[in-house]
Amino acid sequence: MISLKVQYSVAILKTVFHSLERSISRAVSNYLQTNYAVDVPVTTEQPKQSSFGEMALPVAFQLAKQLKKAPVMIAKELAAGLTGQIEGVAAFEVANGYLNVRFDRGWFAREILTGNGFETQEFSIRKTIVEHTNINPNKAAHIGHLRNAILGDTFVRMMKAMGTRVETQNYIDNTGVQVADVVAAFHFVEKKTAAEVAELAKQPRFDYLCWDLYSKVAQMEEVKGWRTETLHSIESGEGALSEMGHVVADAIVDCHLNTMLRLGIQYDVLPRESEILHLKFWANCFELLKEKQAIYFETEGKNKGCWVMPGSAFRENAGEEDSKVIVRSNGTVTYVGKDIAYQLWKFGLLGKDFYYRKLRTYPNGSVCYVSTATREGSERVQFGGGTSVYNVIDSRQSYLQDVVVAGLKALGYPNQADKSIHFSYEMVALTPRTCVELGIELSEEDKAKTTVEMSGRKGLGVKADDLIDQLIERAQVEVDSRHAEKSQESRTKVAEQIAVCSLRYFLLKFTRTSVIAFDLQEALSFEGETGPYVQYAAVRANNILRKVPNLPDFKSVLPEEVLRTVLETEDLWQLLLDVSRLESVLEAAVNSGEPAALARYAFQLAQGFSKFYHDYRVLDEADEARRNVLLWMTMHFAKQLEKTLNTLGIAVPEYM
RNA sequence: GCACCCGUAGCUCAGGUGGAUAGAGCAUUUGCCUUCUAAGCAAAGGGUCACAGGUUCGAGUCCUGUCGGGUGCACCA
Repeated sequence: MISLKVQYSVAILKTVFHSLERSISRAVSNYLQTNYAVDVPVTTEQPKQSSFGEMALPVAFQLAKQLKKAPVMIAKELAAGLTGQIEGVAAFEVANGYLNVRFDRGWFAREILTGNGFETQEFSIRKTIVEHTNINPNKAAHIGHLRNAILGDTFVRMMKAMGTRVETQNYIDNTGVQVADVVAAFHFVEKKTAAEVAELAKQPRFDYLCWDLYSKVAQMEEVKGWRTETLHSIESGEGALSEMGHVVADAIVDCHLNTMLRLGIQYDVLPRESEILHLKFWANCFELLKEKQAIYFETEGKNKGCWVMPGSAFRENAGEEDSKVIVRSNGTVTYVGKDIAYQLWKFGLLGKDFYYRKLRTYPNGSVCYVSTATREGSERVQFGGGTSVYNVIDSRQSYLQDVVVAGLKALGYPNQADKSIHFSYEMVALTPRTCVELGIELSEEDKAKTTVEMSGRKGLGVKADDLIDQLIERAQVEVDSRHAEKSQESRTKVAEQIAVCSLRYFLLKFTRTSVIAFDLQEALSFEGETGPYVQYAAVRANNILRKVPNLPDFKSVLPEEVLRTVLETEDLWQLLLDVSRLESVLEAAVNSGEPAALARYAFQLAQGFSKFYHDYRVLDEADEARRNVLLWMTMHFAKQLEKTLNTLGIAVPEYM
């Protein structure tokens, strides 16, 4: 086993707060064992009010019945017995049956300052795979796709910050009906040749052109017949239509990668459906499914002539009618079948692999690979074979995801089935007001609704690049008016950073189960609970630090006593405490799979600092020791917030 | 019909494994720029946590039911 120890320059995890939390619950647990002979898990929580102390333990409530004593009594005994026993704890207090803990503020701050509480995180060789974005390569990306990509990308960043090895995949369905429809539009409606389409595909906004074309053709009567003919050609991999399919899909994928890169989103590998077909991934999977009797050949009823998975495999109380067709009566495989094969590959269970070639090198030097069908020109790189897999897919597809998981289980891979996680989220819909602003005509039915669902078919949606452009434009106005002295290039860079931040924060602040009612005016706001508000706090902190040419050596000028004295001031202490909670918050956010928790934490930090900034004039502080504490806190805050923002995929601008 | 998600302030949303007086932003009203940047800070009003039962020392949180809203339930992906 190879075990890599990686020391980050930015220290990670297991910080002072974290270890103090653990040592307290361990001490309480030990005390209970030796003095009461009881073994209960000791949980800690954050008190509702800061005046109760830094940490609260409701353990006395849990024990009241078992020990036949009033909670208050138990808590008092615990407090008496534990006082002076734990380093870093100044006092225990009892209130309403709670055992409240007061930290030794001087010790705590000093510990952070000297970095004593830090441990390095060990990298494991286990790999986690996250699949996200997965946009059909037939039109421009819209904000619904952005929610997927930003959610996935942020979750990847969060896991990486925790020391997890992550591989990011973006599945490309380049042989599906959606691509076929656009190809049909070019061929049958626009009467273009493959060469002509290739020429068109060179324009930067080819995805916009296809957006319009797709919504046009999708609503035409004749599309069904065209689609069948086109799909046939694409699947066989031969003929002009197939060639055109590749031209369209490749060009659109390129557009999507560009759009995502604007938001700092990158991929390690793009597995494509065309390779899944050509390399006959399905054939292997089909044999496995038959062998394990996960599917059976239906001889009667509506599914006669198909290979189906019984409904009982993925649904309770399922009847005959709940069976899911995996192979159609004409012998072709359905999406779910292909997805089971793909899922097997992700876990390294298929016994087949793609070939890969370099698709592009990102500005930061990392490379994005794409699957290819032949060995020639391919590179020796390894993808797939993960121990856990996250599929970032919206909640509307949960039924299909259940079928895929059932397939894994039926094939005898219950562990992998458990580790195949549908990272689901609710859709992004538009408010009727926003539709009106965008000049979208609404039906009477839609006007009455609170939200309107987007639809690529109808061309109804907010394009990602349009929104990013609007955000940049808006940020540019602000930046220009505030910093006329800076160069145009520099101002544009800042405006872009603000725009990206604004968008990412906007899509991250909602929890995954919440339907986002996208309101353009709200999304374009830079005030209140927005990304730019958070960035602004970081920039202000940096502004203070920048004005001190030589920062003192805090370790030597800030002994424990000085820190303790200054941190007697409640709001200063609270800010320090909040700032030191990052790792706990990050861990909880990863475990619950909720990036919103980290985003909101960033906002809370910014709020805390904004108040600090207003209440304390760091640079004007006359008392030198106090000034040093304030300076150190500013620096510590700036570092922690920047770390948080980077994990969210957000940069801190030089100025705002 | 069945399954999943949602219902908390006028609006948009937070409220880890049940815990102390239910929070934030927006909007409204009102203060604060000779100041480390006002993309900011402070204050006020605004709540039967959809409803009804249950579980227990304790329920916005867990269970059941009802009522609203959304989304799925193809030989489409």
